[in-house]
Amino acid sequence: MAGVKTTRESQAGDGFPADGSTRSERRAHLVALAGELFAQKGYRATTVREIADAAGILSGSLYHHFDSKESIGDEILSGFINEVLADYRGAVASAADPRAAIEQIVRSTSGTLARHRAALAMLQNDWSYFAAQPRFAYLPRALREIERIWVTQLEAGQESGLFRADLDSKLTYRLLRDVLWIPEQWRRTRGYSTDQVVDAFLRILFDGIAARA
Amino acid sequence: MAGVKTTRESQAGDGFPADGSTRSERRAHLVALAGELFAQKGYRATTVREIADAAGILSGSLYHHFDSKESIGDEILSGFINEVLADYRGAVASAADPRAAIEQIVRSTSGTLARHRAALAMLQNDWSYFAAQPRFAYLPRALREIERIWVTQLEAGQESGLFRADLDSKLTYRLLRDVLWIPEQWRRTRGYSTDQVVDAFLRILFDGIAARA
Amino acid sequence: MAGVKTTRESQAGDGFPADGSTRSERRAHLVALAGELFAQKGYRATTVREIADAAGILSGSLYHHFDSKESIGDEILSGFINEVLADYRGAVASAADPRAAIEQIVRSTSGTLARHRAALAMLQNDWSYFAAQPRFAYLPRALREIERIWVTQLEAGQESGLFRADLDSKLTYRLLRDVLWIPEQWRRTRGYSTDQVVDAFLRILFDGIAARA
Amino acid sequence: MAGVKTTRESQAGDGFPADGSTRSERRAHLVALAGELFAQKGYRATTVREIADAAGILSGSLYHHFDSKESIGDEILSGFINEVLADYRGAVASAADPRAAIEQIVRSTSGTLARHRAALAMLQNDWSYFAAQPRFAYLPRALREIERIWVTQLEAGQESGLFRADLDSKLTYRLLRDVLWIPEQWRRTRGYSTDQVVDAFLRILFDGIAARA
DNA sequence: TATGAATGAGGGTTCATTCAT
DNA sequence: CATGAATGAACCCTCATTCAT
Repeated sequence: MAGVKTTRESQAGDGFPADGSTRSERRAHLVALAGELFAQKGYRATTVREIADAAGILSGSLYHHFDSKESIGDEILSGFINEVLADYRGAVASAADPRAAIEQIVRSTSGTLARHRAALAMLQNDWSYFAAQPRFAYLPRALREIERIWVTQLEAGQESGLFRADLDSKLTYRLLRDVLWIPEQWRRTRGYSTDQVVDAFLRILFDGIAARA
Repeated sequence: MAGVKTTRESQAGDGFPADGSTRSERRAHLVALAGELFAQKGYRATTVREIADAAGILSGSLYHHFDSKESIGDEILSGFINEVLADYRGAVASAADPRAAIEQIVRSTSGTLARHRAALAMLQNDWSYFAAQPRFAYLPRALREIERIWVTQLEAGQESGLFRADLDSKLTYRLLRDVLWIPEQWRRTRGYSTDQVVDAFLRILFDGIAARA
Repeated sequence: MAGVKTTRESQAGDGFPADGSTRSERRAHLVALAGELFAQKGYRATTVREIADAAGILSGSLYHHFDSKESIGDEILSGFINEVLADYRGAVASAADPRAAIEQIVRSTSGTLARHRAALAMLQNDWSYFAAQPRFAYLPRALREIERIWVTQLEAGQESGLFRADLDSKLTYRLLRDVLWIPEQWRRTRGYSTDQVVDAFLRILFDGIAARA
Repeated sequence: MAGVKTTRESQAGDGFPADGSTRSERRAHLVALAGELFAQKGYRATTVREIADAAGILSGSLYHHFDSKESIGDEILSGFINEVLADYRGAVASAADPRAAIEQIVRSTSGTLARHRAALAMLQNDWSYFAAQPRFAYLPRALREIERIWVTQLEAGQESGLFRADLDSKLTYRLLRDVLWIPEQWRRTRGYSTDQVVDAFLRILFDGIAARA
């Protein structure tokens, strides 16, 4: 998916020591640098020159590592999306009931989100761009699957009496997903641990902010 | 704030009927067109040539109406922000208690948001750009005021026993504002009236999604 | 020469009162305004919009008075050049000897220059532009005549023993003409009357700055 | 001063022979080309495309070497101005008396002027532009220093009896500087050696054109 | 691997000019 | 006469990308 430039790494019998380091380490470093910049300034607003500057090389030299700027974006985004989908599928597969599934989704996703801040920021800042690009067609697809999972769980929870029946499941999903994905909070909310944030979110989600009568 | 090109419209005693039509109507039309494009593709990704094309004129002709692309953006954004701030201040001034204030904020804001979909989308898509631009320094300022209002209301509500005391006000605010501002839902959520959406949101906000014991 | 827009002024029997005022006065006013701006910022650097602004009308309205920006420039420049040529020819025709001719040239030219500051500044600031433009081909031509007159007078003065014989006439001319035409001095030299400036120049010219042995 | 693009040329220990060639030679070549065009057509009237065309590259490629058109202008102008100021200061420092100082200024400046024809032409053609631009604020400053030096020397010469006491020093300066700086003569005066021109100028300057009684 | 020069398409903007009203 | 909307060509500059060295 990520359009990596032909990496001969650990190809059998090619005479290279499969130390698995230099080449891919350098790559990973560059991707991380790029991701940081993408997150800060947006994918489109970040120039390859800026990425190269951050790496201490010239912009042309980046093309020894990547086909294109798109490739770097793809690498960051597809890695993230795959992990999120795995989270969701895993949560649904292992949870005892819809409430447990949702709680598990939120908890596991929160960690994934934290590990992929850059991807999240990129999606938020430049979604319209990625959504229109053929190469990133997997993004809207993934989002549709995520919606399907949420709605399924919400409706199952309503049927089994776990959730209030007066909530529209699609509407509820939209609200929840959006909240969950807002990247700013996961970064800027200094002074709060991830667990604190997740707990706060779950409390509001399940119980609302109103004091009980 | 919006850097409008000096329009002598309805200058006293100039012999023109102040029918307030042609000139400002054309302007408004162009702003609306631009806003639509900005919302769809992002502010940065939209070229002035695209705006001009949509209006059926040449790109240079836009500069008869506006100083710059930035001016168009400013016009859209400042109009929105001012209305939102008015909503917030009005809600706080007129509400009987914090819960009423928040409900009033959500209800009035929802209409404002719907009327300013473009501005909302722009802020979401290109926040990092606007936030860094001197001309748009009023945006971060406005956001800080909005946060102050939410937090103040939330904490007042907690002290008076209206809201659960175990919620962190800043964290709660971040979650709520982000949900409230997600522009997609206000546009794409076809088949739901604005009131339905607002009600759904308020229900989740105050009561959560869990069924009551 | 000046490419004036068909002015019906005082055309016999056209039914217009030949009051010789409104129309041509307005024109002259506009030309003066434009000249002022041309002198301040250069011909090329001055936009027709700026001229129109100074006149309190819109840029398009200027075209009711002039064919083009070039026409305005032409009007200013040709008026100046014609007067200068007349000065030179008159001085040569009426002077008793070359020294008198040159003194007369300097004295009369100084007044003409003062009255046409704008033209002078335009020539200085944008000579390369005008010189390359077919419409202004009369400018290089005029300059060539001016050089011919100077050189003729200088050489006549040398032959008759009035001027030092060891000076190269062409070289001397170049130096003198350039000094004489520098427009800045005629404007910025506050605190000095025109006569003072002219006298100072003539003294240096004829006697140099060295004290006599 | 010249806003050169960061060149790592001859960085210690980078393994490159500091032959100081390719990179800076290309730059210098481009600057020279641009200067030639600026001198011929004026700075403003010269487009970056024309410069690029003259260099046989595309306009965008110029930006590999320079930040902006302004940077090229700055490089040409500041190099010139610095050399001129050095000339003036050196002449004053080393000369025995004011007459020697002025002679030395004229002689050394003439060479500098010849080497910087482009800069001189630019200043003449587009002074009003440069003078108004913040980046070129050093130009008016330099001119003020030059005036100060001239006036100081002229007045000192008058007090010591070397120069005629009846000349106004400021007025004399204006005349002299302008003559000295007229670029046309240094270029168009074919058939004369620089020394010839300088000598002619000094002779007129010190002794005038009138034959001695 | 990296450099550095160059490409080429496109970006926002300016401005003299035209013309229906 | 003046307006004001529009033209169209040109301007300076940006940036992802290529490629010989």
